[in-house]
Amino acid sequence: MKRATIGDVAAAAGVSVATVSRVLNGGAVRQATAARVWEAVTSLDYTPNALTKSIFAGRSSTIGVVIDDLTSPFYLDLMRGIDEVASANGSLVMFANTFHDPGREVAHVRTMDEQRVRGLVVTSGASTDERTRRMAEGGTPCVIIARSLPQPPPHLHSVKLDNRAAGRMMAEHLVSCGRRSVAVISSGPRPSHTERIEGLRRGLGEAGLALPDDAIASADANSEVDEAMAALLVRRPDAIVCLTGRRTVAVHSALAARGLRFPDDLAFLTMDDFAWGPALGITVIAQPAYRMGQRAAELIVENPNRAARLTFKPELITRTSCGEKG
Amino acid sequence: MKRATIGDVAAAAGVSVATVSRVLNGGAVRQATAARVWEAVTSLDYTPNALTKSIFAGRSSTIGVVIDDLTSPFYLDLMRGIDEVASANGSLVMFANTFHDPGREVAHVRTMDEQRVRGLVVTSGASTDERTRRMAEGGTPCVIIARSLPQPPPHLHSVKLDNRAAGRMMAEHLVSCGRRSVAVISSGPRPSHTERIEGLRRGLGEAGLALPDDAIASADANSEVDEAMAALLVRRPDAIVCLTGRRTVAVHSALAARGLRFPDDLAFLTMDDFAWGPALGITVIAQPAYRMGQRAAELIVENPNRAARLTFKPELITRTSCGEKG
DNA sequence: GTGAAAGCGCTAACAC
DNA sequence: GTGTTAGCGCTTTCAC
Repeated sequence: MKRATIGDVAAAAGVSVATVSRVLNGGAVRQATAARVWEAVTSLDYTPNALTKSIFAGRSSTIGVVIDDLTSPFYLDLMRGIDEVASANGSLVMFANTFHDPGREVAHVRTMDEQRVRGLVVTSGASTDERTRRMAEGGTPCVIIARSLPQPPPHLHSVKLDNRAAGRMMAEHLVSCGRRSVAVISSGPRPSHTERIEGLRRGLGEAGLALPDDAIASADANSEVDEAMAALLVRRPDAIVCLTGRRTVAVHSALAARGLRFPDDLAFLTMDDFAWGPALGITVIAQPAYRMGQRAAELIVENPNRAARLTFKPELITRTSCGEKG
Repeated sequence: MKRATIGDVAAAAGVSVATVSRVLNGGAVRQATAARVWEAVTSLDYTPNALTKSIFAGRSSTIGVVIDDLTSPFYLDLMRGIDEVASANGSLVMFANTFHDPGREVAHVRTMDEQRVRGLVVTSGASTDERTRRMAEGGTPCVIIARSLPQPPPHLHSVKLDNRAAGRMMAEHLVSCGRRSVAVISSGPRPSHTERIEGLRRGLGEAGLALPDDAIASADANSEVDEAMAALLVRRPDAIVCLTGRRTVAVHSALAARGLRFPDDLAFLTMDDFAWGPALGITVIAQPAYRMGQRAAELIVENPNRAARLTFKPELITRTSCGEKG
């Protein structure tokens, strides 16, 4: 009933634990001896304890991921990218959701540190920066995702979207579709959203269009979207921009509930591509989330000395929701 | 640069390691001593090594999840349910995707075993059963998800949907919507699909309707859906049933590409609810995936002696894609 | 080639 | 209360 240890195997094979360790990890052992050891391994159903192994290495082989919320399409794809690289490197991924709760976030990052993860990917707020920075200095590669740090600490890698470019891209596309009055909905005051708005405003400005502050609403939760939408619609905009894929469904629903149709009543442009995008004809600005996840995991695996600052370009995926011309 | 150990803390505080361990884990220590220890902990930035701790416990506090593919809506919700319970219990979750590759699956389950996970949730094929069974016998609670085992091994918990009920529910709903010729698309020969088909066939049978074998097609990948659909459509069905949420988008697209509209040209009924369901008016048979994930994690946390066999009831979420009346 | 023995960072008796 | 000491399961010198 009890698990066999390396000592049990050694006893069964009539050798020392050192020898067993050698055949398991590829040291120089005579053919015949190795055979006896493998026999014992099999008959005892021995499974090495990775935890104990990690004591010597100083750290585990697991990659830690602390994410806002798996439900968001961006994070989901990011996760898949991380998983792919981890899997190819024999690493497992350990993850935890923060649900935007700073307390949870700090706790999870701490736990990851205690687990001596091989590296850490954090996508959440700024509350973890202190510890993350120390972890990085201590030799655990850490990569910050999707966040713009004013002055990024050395050692901390970062992977992000060029948010200003995304905003500008939105402006240019809407202008090219003949829209002149844009309303924006975001999900709380995140730095990435601020940058997207900056880009949007600049792009609009170049076309002689303004983006006044009251054309921007915010909804921290899906339940707040309807109210925010109502506030925006009194301005009679001809285009709605949703700054995050996390709110696409809710914004779409709020509009649909009012009987508004795309692109006739309103142009609709949102962030992050999603599976139903083509079917619904919704034009999006896509982030290469999967690629970003892969690169993040690669940074952990490769652990370069110099802090990497990776910025990815957004991509416009044109469909029909903005009244695109043929 | 090097990490502080419990010994470093002890030295800095002028106490023994045992005392440090006590203040960290809540033993009886004098107030003043504890204060000195905490001071040392802080100044040395000491973070206990969870790996080493787990050696004593015999296992880690992490819950392992080996899943087919995070992309599927069912598995995603399942995962969120698991995460919720794990998080509430101070556990982290470690996961790996198999992408339906038996080789990957075996390797991942093995790795989880080596990691001495507190418990394991497996959603994949049968290739892991041997090892999983041994793990369970060895005291690691294992729960099999969404799979019907002919004769489930003792010790292995299982959490599944009542697939026959789901099939019957589909039949009854379509019949009540006046449909008489049903075509079915599945994703490969999974036991759960077989059961759903059985239920569907029985339900249809009670209404005097048949479900011949050539009204059932299979698509192992999204890329095969279009061809499978073409084969089904020659029978001129008045209803299409999709047996898995993983194929909903592809099936919907294949139909839409042919200019077929719901519910006028065809009824459309699929498995697993999804965010865009309401917007698209697609009627679904939902699995309580989140709840199932919670229960699976609870089984691991509680680790009951008797193997649990949990079966969940599907739920019909009526919208408009089947031509529902009023 | 192989074994004995010293640790890895920590907990848990057991003394004082 | 606090320290000493013996492990937990494993890797890794260092002899032989």
